[in-house]
Amino acid sequence: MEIREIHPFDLTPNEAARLQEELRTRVRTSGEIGEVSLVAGADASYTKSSDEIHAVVVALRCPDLTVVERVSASIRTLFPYIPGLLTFREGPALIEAFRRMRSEPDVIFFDGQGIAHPRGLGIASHMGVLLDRPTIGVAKSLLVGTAAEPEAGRGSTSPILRDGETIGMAVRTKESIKPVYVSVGHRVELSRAVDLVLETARGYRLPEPTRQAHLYANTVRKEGGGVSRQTTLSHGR
DNA sequence: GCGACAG
DNA sequence: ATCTTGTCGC
Repeated sequence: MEIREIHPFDLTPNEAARLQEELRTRVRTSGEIGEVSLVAGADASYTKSSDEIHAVVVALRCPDLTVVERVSASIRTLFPYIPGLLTFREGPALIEAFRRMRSEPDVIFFDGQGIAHPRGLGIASHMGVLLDRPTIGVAKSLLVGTAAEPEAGRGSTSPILRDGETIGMAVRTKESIKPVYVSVGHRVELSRAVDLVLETARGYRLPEPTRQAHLYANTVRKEGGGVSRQTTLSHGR
């Protein structure tokens, strides 16, 4: 994918937070995405004993969700994990992975928050602005806001509230299993984001784009970051 | 000042 | 995120 825009990532935590305040004004929480024929999931994996981050992006065809492309990038990162500044740790590696991907997904799922973030710019929103693509944040826990427990059935939802505002939705993707927290990343509306998450969650708590990215990121890490690209046209292995 | 805190 | 074996529940 062509990266429409880039900015320095070697910033201090204070500078990073300032940049987020600046970029947040460019996030679009309404969408124009029509039919989705290609989705992608992005994630990163790393160990605490190394400063190497292995980022991956997996593209899946819709509606069958067959994996059609996998790319990875392993990069050294010194920025530590700081709640609210995740993008400054995983962003550089993710951007390189996207640069290596030939597919042009209609929407990209990220492991983390979209606008449900202290400064309204979680990793899904931040990357969405840089890539100028529709993105969705699918987090396994909340960073800000609160949400009532959704009903036990699959498909049940409950709004994530913050100061009376709905900033996302807790979504039960699997019966009686802890919900995932969905928030708009960029160029998509919340209702559509929730629909897409439910449409791509098949039998597991995490939707396939995110789940496949998780699996591949772990594979790349365990293999030391050797493979950089892998394209499969009709199989998903 | 204290506790919370995506991955 | 990662470190880790078995184990309780659908």
